[in-house]
Amino acid sequence: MNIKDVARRAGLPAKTIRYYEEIGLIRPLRQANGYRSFRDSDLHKLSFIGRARSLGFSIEDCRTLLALYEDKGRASADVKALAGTHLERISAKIAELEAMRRTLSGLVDACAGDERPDCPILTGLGGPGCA
Amino acid sequence: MNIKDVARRAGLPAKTIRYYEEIGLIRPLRQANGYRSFRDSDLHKLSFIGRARSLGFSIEDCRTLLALYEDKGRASADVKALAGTHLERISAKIAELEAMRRTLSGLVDACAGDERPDCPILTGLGGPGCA
DNA sequence: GCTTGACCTTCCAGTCACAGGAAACCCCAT
DNA sequence: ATGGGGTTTCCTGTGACTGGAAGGTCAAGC
Repeated sequence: MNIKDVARRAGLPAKTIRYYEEIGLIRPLRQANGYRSFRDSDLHKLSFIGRARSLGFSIEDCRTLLALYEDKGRASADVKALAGTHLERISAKIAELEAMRRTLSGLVDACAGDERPDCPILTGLGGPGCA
Repeated sequence: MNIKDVARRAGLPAKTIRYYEEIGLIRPLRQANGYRSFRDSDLHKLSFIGRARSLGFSIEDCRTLLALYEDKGRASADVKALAGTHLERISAKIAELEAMRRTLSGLVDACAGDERPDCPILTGLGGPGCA
């Protein structure tokens, strides 16, 4: 399988797959002409990485998850701990964004949005005690 | 005012303030010895930028907001439009993170988290239709 | 056999908003 | 004179790619 095929099947850009090889997440074989040759196992790993990435796991998390995935003697507690930590990061980020949204939403609602210069948004940013 | 003073008062690292000068957000004066000399107006701008950044506005948004802030003939509609667009970006990001959290939370809940290798999290990432 | 076009390769630069650190200069107090 | 803090510039690194240039490879069509 050449890179474009595996890219299509894994749902990842070819550039990204080359990058994943560069950082050692996958190790595809090479054909005589220098082209990368992807096995089913490579495709499988790439799909795994793609799903983990879409859940927001970092590349280093993906590396660990892949290692656990391939370690048949792993303890599910290790996986759960990693995922749990990530879940907390996600929740913290959501809380942060929601705080932003509340503040900003209040400012936007207070702004007339017409041709006049008076603007509570700018006043809020300029004055103290905004965020 | 030297950089450390303005940094403390604006609540920003000195490094960040130098960076803001480098990209042209602020233009502090210089003393004879080459030290930056910050006026009250510089401090004011830096505080403004700090608040805007804490609401998630990009540096380029901040540049635009600063320009609007200083343009006494602005239309508040312009400010509101910019803030509204950003508000939508925030909401979209929150929705994305909440989708992640739902999926991941389901997987984590299904995982026993003991010393055995069976793990729905890895199965979910390995199989299809996860995220 | 030759061209065309789609594929593939490597390498380099850019993204965003800084942070870390090195080397050197400046100023004040002891 | 020395020490310690402040300041300056410059360079590199971050995460996870993305875009593009320059060039090699392959199969089809004429």
